[in-house]
Amino acid sequence: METVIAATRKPRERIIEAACDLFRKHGIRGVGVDAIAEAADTNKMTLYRHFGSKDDLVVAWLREVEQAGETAWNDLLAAHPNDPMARIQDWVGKAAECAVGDGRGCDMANTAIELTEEGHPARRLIQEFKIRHRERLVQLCRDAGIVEADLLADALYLLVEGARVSRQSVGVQGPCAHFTTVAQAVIRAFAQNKKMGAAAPSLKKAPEKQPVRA
Amino acid sequence: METVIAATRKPRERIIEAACDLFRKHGIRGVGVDAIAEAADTNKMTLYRHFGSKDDLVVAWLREVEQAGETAWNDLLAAHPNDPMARIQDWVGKAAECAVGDGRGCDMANTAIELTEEGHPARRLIQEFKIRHRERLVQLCRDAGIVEADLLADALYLLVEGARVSRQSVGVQGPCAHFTTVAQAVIRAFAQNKKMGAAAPSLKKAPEKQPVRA
DNA sequence: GACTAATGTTACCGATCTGTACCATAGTTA
DNA sequence: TAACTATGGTACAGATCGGTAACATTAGTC
Repeated sequence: METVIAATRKPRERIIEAACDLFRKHGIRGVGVDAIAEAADTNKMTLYRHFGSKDDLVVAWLREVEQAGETAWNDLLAAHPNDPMARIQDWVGKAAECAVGDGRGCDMANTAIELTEEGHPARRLIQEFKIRHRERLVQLCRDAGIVEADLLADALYLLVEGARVSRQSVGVQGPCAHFTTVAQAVIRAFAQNKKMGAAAPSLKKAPEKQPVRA
Repeated sequence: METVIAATRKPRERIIEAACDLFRKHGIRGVGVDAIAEAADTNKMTLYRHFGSKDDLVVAWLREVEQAGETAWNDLLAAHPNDPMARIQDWVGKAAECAVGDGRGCDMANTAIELTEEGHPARRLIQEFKIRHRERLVQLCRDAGIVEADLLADALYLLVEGARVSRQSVGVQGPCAHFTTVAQAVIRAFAQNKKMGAAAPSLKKAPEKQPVRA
């Protein structure tokens, strides 16, 4: 029970790692900087010398999360060169792992929910991250030749976002358990629409009510 | 600026209403009982005489949210007697309003994200509420003759949950803007599967990987 | 060894938080 | 009128929070 985090790394790393752990466990407002410093096997002063404030620490943490997401995306693309459909399938698998895994949901989404302050520096970062995620999903679907790529992308986006939230409130046995099956069914429906034209569940039918759309 | 809430109702009602307003604006941990009492045009003592603790107030608030959800469901059912498909369509519309509306998401889901403590009394209430919601969606789909009713129900559940979360992090122009279109496409795919059998985007194909399922 | 930068330690400030004690007041009922 | 109940008002306890000052200590570098 001596050192919570190996002291081989520099304090800054250890602090962010401890913050990541505690933020996920208790929420941002649920943990104090004292506890973070202690868990990082250091003290509050060095914490404040590296991060000017708790908000700055939150932003630094989310930047790490952001970068982890970037490399995950690049790995996904590199794993299936010239096979966009395999990329989508792989993405579904990875998303399912995220949704069912630890059960503490998406750090970005959770932070956006917890920190409601309009001008909080973390909110801009979160929004840009999520927009980038959405655009990448659209590109994935477009590469796969999906006709309404933006619609399928948003469908998958909403499904995984819902799965990760539902996991936290209902549990693993809840709707998130069907994420993979549902996602594949949706993909199949959209892909079929591509191949078969109007024969498939024509997605553009019934436009009596225009969606809010940008 | 005198009385924030009309003093015609009893203090207990005003307190819950003020708590509802402030919890949605700043989160539960982001607002103190002093602020709630003041917004309710009363004082902290009467607040603590009605609710033994802040946690009790949170639970009482969620109970009101729960009841509002119950009546909304009953209204939905009563609005379309013997027309299950119209009920689903109406549900999509109502869900879209919720998702795009105020933008502060689902009180239950948000609270589950913010209050991570395992044994918190609110968590049980939230879980039961969400499970009931899921079961009602399944019943809705089953009444409509959908073959894989539980799958469509979970699909719709995940979509609306994702839309309400995404609304908070990305904004109205984000993926939640396509919620209605996506939901209707998914419904059509599942309904087609009912009518046409194996001709439609067969949802049961490719069972190489068993879903987590209960 | 000497100098410098990074880190550790302790104590503290002011603000805020949940929750309570105590008493005054108003409304209602017998 | 008398007694009781609900509410308002004030002050406060005890704890925790974010953040800082001042000083001691270590590590690295020339």
